[in-house]
Amino acid sequence: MSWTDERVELLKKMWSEGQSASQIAKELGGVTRNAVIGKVHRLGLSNRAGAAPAAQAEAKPAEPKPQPKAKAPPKPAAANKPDPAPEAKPQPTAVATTPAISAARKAIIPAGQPLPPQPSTNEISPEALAKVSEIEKKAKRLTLMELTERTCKWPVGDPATDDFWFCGLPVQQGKPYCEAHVGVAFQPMSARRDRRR
DNA sequence: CCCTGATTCGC
DNA sequence: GCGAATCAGG
Repeated sequence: MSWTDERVELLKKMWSEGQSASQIAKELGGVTRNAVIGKVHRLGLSNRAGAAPAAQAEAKPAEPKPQPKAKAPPKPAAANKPDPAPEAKPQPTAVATTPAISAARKAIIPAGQPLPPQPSTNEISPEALAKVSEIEKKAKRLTLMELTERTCKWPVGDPATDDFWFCGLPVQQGKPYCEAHVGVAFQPMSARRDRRR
């Protein structure tokens, strides 16, 4: 495969959308993420500017490196380019607090009793609960068959009803759950003890 | 281990 | 120009 105009265009688009190099490579096909990264650099657009970071995009603090070699892209073509936004970081969305808790309880504590060993609500930190209810909106709602080794296996809802699904978000490395669900699934013994009774 | 982008360097 | 290998980091 070679870098046709089309492919380069798609690359540019996806890259500016915050897609990872591997995702782009997958989409393009016939290339590795290395190839994509290499191309990105050759195109001189390693600095992702102009688009809001999407989902799992890496947060690049952008080091203030006083590069002695300033890239002066002679672009006579277009009259003027409204140079990329000076990078305005949107706030990382403050985690909802108390009001979300009741909703969270409903979400993870169904009616039934013989459910998987989900921790009882009163043992989970409010922060973690809020986080869970927060991300469960974005859950991929996978079925049992759709689960893979890299999808969060946190069950939601009552298995006895059709309102049951698995989180399905990307798991935290090593763990069976996504970050938020790891937060309620794995707790330091000390924390449990302190909260107990 | 899974992933991310960055860099190097033979081709 | 290309991209595998490697590096550095999460």
